[in-house]
Amino acid sequence: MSTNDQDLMQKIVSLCKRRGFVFQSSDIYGGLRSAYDYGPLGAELKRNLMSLWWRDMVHRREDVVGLDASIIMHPKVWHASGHLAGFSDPLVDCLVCKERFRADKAMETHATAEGDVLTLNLGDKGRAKTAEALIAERFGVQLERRGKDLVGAAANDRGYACPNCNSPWLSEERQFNLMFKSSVGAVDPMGAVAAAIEGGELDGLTGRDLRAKIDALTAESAVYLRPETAQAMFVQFANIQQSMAMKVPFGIAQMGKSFRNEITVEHFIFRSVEFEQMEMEFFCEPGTDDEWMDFWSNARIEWWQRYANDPERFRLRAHTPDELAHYAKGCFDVEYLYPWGWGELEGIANRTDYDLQKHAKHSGAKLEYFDPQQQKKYTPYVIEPAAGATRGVLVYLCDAYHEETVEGAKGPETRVVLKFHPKLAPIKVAVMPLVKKNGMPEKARALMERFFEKGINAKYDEQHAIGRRYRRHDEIGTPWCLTIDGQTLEDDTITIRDRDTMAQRRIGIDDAVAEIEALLRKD
RNA sequence: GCAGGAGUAACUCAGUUGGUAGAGUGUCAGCUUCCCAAGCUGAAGGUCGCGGGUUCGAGUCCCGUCUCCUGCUCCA
Repeated sequence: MSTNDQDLMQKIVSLCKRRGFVFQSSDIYGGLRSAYDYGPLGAELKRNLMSLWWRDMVHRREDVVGLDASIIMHPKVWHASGHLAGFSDPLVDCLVCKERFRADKAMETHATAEGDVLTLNLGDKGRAKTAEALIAERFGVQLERRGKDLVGAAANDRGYACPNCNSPWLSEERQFNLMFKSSVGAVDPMGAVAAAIEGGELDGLTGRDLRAKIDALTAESAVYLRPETAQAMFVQFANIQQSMAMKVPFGIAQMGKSFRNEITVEHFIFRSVEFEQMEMEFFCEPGTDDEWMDFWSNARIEWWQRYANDPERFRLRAHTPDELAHYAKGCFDVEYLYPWGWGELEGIANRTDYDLQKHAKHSGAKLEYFDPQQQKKYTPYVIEPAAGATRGVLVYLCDAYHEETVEGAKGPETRVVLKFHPKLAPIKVAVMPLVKKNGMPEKARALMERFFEKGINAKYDEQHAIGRRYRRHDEIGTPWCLTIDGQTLEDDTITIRDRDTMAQRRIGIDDAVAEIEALLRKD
């Protein structure tokens, strides 16, 4: 990331806090890793974004219906979907270079047989020297140092060495379950574990056997927070198809929180353990899936671009075969050029009939569709556009942030403007008296009432000089400012100021609400 | 998880060899002000990330820890 881009990101983070968009979770307690709170303006922005998605994906389409499913689902759902297996790969730490890696992958790339003579490579001489001392002290083995290599280590019976430095000194394999595990019921399952320990049931058990025994003790109450919203749409496929008499092709859409214990988090709200998704599962006849994949890929990138200032910063990228998830036939990412580079915003995946088949098999339910016209029965294929709502917030913050040099009272100065699309803007219009006297505040408050009646998020503002108020609203992205001035008292006209051009024109005070409504209607 | 950097007021940052915690911006109140961060007066606001230690005395030195940033690694 260049210095400028790093600056940009810092400015956005700083503005988010200063103006009430995004705060660090539990800030006064020192913050909680990777958790963020959306402040008054951030909450509006996120809601606006998600409402737009719902309007365009559900309300404006005959063939898509909505769902709002429980975050906690039956554990069998996650066994069937493969998440419980896939989310818990055994990981190993190298005790020499501290690298953490997947045991099964190391088995493929750095397989060893017991007694093999290994050469460790630490990358540079200094590290080799440190490692030599560490190995001698901690493991009692003196290796021969040749430059950055250490020669003479013996492979153990583990079957693999560290993929980074080739060391055989490794931690035990540990499960890092990426699903958030919890338990239902008021009785803490740890009680059963404690009782088993006291009763000697765990005596003599180690490693995997011990884990399996503890899992069995807690299994009855174990539940998981969903790592994606998708599974509920598959599980409720038959209920929704029948209750709504949907004909394939059709889609089920859902927005909501998901949780993943990712190993690392990065880039502000870009990747966090708790995040919000906007997902749609589109069920279609096998054989038509490629067409629908094309359709949705294009529809989705166009949707993101429609509300952006700079459509050039969005692109569609096809996954290479080695990137594809095990269930997917194909996948396109809608990517955005974030300040740190291109990154994912939404993935459009062809999940085939993988999920419906899996759930049919595990549950015994029939998850098929009978096409009355063709008189044939089949398991639909699924095209899934899955977007990150919280990522969308970040994308539009980055897209909206502009700095301009304008002529101020004290010479050239920087104007910070968030150029949000009016539909996304947290506050739609500011209503302000030019000065706090001569009945102007009363006129302004009367106008505010009319916006309240229409449900348009308007804000009354009389603090400080008028120029400062305009700048403050520029900085939070308010598209229009309405100002009551001396002339208003004479002829009932007010000025409307445009955020982006700073241009003003006069309109009748009685036309103000209709004017703003008309401006907001535009896509 | 690894490596490096950082944490002092709401924000951006000063703070000397260890000796009473500072500025600018912002916020609030009042005055002034008829259009783009104007001016004047006054005020509030700080567990110096947190916890230990050394010291007569720690924002400053030492140890631990948390959080953020950057690069790797990871991301069924």
